[in-house]
Amino acid sequence: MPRTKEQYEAMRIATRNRIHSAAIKLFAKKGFAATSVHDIAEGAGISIGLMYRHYKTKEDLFNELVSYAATGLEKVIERFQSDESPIELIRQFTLEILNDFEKDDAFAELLMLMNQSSTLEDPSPQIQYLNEQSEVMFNQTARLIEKGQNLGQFKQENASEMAFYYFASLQGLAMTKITIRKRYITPSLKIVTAFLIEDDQD
Amino acid sequence: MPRTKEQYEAMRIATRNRIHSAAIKLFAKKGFAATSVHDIAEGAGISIGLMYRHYKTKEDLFNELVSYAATGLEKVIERFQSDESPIELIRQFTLEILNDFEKDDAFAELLMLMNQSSTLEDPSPQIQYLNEQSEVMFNQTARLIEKGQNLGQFKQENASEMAFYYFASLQGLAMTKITIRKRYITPSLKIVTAFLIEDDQD
DNA sequence: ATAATGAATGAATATATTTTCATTATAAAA
DNA sequence: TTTTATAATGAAAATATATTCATTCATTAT
Repeated sequence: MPRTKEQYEAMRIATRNRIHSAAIKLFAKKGFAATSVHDIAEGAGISIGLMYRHYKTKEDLFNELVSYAATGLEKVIERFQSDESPIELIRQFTLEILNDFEKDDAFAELLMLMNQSSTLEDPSPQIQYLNEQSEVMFNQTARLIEKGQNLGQFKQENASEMAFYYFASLQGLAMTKITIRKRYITPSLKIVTAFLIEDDQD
Repeated sequence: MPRTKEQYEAMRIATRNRIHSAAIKLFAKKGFAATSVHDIAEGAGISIGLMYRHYKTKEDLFNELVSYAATGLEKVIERFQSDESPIELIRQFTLEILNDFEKDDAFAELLMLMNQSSTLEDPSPQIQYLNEQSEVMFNQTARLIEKGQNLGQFKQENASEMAFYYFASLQGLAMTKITIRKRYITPSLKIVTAFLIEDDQD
């Protein structure tokens, strides 16, 4: 008898994860077109053939990563629906992102992937879904800001502009982190939320 | 006799400009690898062959655009060396950028090109120069912020963090503008400079 | 040892993209 | 109307990249 089902399953999962990590890193940094399957296989430390045993095409692999990113967005959306204090939600969330940026590239890569997605022509259903979720998250955030404004926690600027600027600036940090790497500096929470929160706010 | 030198020159300049505009738009949006010379020729409304009459390779074309972007950076660096009031320099500059974003895609495309450049392996001399200029501009800006802080115009946070966040957030706005296009919202000057400038500052 | 099972390989093939270049088109002057 | 200089074309050749698949490898139980 050969290996057990579980052993094979574990092997498959292990290589899938290696492909996953290598691919997200490369796609985030270089984009879909500039990343060759050769690069991915090399990054994952496997052969090209094995990659094709796991994913029918390079695009399929990309789409799986997009779905994974969408799951991340769903979590954020859920979080922002909580009844907690808006200012605390935003502070906590922003802090986590800044820490993620400090720690490693994973989260920044995810954000970049989201953008890469928007640039492809005839988007797959996965990409379309991701884009819809981005929209939902944006609206959610604008509403959360309004709620905070009503509680006197946030500045009285246009909530949509603020929500838009919030995500754009985080995207910018992610992009900068991925592209210039070593010269990246994590800005303080205070700087990143200054447009939203008064200086004297506890 | 055929056309005059001047006439031929004008023709060449005209098509060069068409190639230039089409290419910057496509490179900014899709990246170098995802943009085919076919796309560029189509965008410029010319044949592929003609494109190759003007640029030896696709990479040469890209490098020319990079040099063009570097010239833009040089102008900014020069401006930030002025003796004018730091707060006014930053306000004026930021306002211009926000207006550029409103007006058309040209400036956002330039910023995106700068990022695309950082992602290519073995960068051309043009790209290396652009990256050096980015570094110079960043340092310049950090010093300008320090100067403003000494004048009591800016908040007392870490100047490098602020300069870094400033460019990252503008990059983020540019990227968002290019990728999601129609859903783009221009944030107010107040929002974009809130991390830098006290609310009550005249 | 060896048979069985599925992972893993990488050279061969298919496909896409870039680059070349022989040819054609255009406008002005003779 | 013919000549001339150069712009402009696009199909063919060169190159790069994605995908397939016949073959090998590794592990385990008998």
